[in-house]
Amino acid sequence: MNKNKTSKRKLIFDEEGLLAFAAQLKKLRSEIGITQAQLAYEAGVSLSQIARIETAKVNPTLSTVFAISRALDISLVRMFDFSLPEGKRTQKNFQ
Amino acid sequence: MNKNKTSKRKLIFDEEGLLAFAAQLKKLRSEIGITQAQLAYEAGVSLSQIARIETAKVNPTLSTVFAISRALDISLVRMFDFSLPEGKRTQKNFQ
DNA sequence: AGAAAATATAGCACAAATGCTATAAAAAGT
DNA sequence: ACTTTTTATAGCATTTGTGCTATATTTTCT
Repeated sequence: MNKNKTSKRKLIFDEEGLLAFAAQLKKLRSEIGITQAQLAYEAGVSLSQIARIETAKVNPTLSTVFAISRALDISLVRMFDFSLPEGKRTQKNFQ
Repeated sequence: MNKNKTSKRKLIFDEEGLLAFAAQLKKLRSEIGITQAQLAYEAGVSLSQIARIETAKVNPTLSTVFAISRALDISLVRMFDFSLPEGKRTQKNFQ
């Protein structure tokens, strides 16, 4: 039983970072010139999930990103070659 | 009601890739010379989760990786500067 | 060897990622 | 304008990531 009426457990959802990743993926896929459906098929990921990732609606797992990287035949270094926004400071990481 | 006795829905868990990432994280953290507990605190991630990631027991999300990257003050490019193992071919991505 | 610190493991609860299916909306061709 | 293709959204079921807490194991010091 949970003593607290409302649980304060809150998972990280780094919207800014995910938006940056979404933009990067969209850019790389467009450069290659394939559709979301093709990428989904090659990567073995559902089309809906590819769309969610490119609109930053979800927080994908590394395995999914790895699958996409392989499907696009693009190294992880290139996949992550964008600047991660600062991110809001929390009490924990302030100073 | 599920017609199938056993659901065949199976999420991706890229063990090889996750092992490679685990090794990279362990390496970078050791070089910097901080403990898992310190990293966990700085990143705002639980210690148990850091341990799970470094032993490739879980498939972390991008937000978690971003938090770690910021905490270590290491760019994503450096974080992902390792070679992603080939990965087994599935029927989908074979030829 | 013994103590202390660091890392790994385990179980539970809850939140969320993903697949699947269908549909809507937007973009691209004709 | 119309059709086709592509992208985005939505709901549901299932799986799993994560926090939390406790404990075990390993490593590091003295």
